Amino acid sequence: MSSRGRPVATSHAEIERVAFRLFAERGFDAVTMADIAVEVGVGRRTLFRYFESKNDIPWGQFDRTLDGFRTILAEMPEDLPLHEAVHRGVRRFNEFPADAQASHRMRMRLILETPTLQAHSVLRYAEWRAVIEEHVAARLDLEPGDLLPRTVGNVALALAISAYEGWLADPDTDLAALLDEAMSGLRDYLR
Amino acid sequence: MSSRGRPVATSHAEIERVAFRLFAERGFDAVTMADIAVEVGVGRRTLFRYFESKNDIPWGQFDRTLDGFRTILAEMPEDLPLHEAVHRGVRRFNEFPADAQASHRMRMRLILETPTLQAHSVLRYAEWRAVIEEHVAARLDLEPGDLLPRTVGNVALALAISAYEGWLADPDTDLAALLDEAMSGLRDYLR
DNA sequence: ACACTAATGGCACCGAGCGCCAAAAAGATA
DNA sequence: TATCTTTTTGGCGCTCGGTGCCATTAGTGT
Repeated sequence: MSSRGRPVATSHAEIERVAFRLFAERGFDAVTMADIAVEVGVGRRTLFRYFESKNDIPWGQFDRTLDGFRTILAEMPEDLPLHEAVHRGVRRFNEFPADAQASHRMRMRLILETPTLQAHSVLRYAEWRAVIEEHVAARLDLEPGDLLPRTVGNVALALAISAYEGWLADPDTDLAALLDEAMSGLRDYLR
Repeated sequence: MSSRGRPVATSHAEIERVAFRLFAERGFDAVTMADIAVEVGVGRRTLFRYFESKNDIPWGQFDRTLDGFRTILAEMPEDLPLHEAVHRGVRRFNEFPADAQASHRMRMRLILETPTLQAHSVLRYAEWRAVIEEHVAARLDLEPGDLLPRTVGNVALALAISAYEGWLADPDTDLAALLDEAMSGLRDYLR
């Protein structure tokens, strides 16, 4: 019932592993899809069936984590102030088990420090922001397209990126602490 | 002294005009650089000497406006609270004479609603954010790379984009008013 | 007329990405 | 065992953005 037809030749995970290795060795821009294909042992054409674009490889299965984010926000206590709920949600979303830290740092370094990827990532961020917008809109009885939900989504992303940049700059810092610091810095600044 | 050698065949302004017309007619992605070259009456190769990339055409001479932005911020009264100075600076930077509104709206619509350009624009935004970061760092006696200046830069951009999106959605609104509204919305939200 | 200079634009090339389609490799069926 | 069905693979050829190279062009200055 399940597996008919020709078996798959590779997997998202394998491609990701190989690609990350090559990116680390030569830099993102110097690695071609053909290079990756050879190294994986698969046709170039096939790579494009696993990842829409070369830029999407570093993002992996990001879209599937967004459902988790939605759940996190939905389960926040109702009596929490909205900004606190969103902030804690963002913090939770960016928690990773200790053994995943190293690879997560590598992935984020690639995404945040490669200009090509910085640009492409906006499209991914948009989906993440939409999750926040929808949550804020629902709690305030507004539409997701309204100014305030939009603003909150954009600002939440601004804080997250600021924290991530700090985290990448100094390996000894804690991402959650930086998120808190960015938030409290902003509040003081606006006072 | 001044003009030796073969005279130029076109100008940034002319290319921009032609390109915008074609973008409006067929959509950004459906217009190739070859199309623009033909319409301008110039070689394709020459286009790339005037604009680094197709994505840069809608941004025009943006980098040259950044000096103006720097000046605007530098000339803000010292006794103004920093967040107020930055906010007013952003508002001033986005003031356009009445007769330029229509074309500015068109440009921003292109930039903010075309996915390809949304992505590319991050790189332009980075230069804009850097102006704010430097100003904030200078006033607070910090480094531009420090968390707070970074955060302020990112948040200022977040507010500006939110306002622009609202402005594009409703042609009757005033951009300056939307910037104010986004800012006050954020302050209330964080309270 | 001749040298000099700077922009032009043609050519060939690379890499991402896509449509198309024949071939491969399995399970199902007889 | 042989054939049918299903699904993935991967090769081919194309478009388009972008770049390096270089001869050509169209001016200015002497």
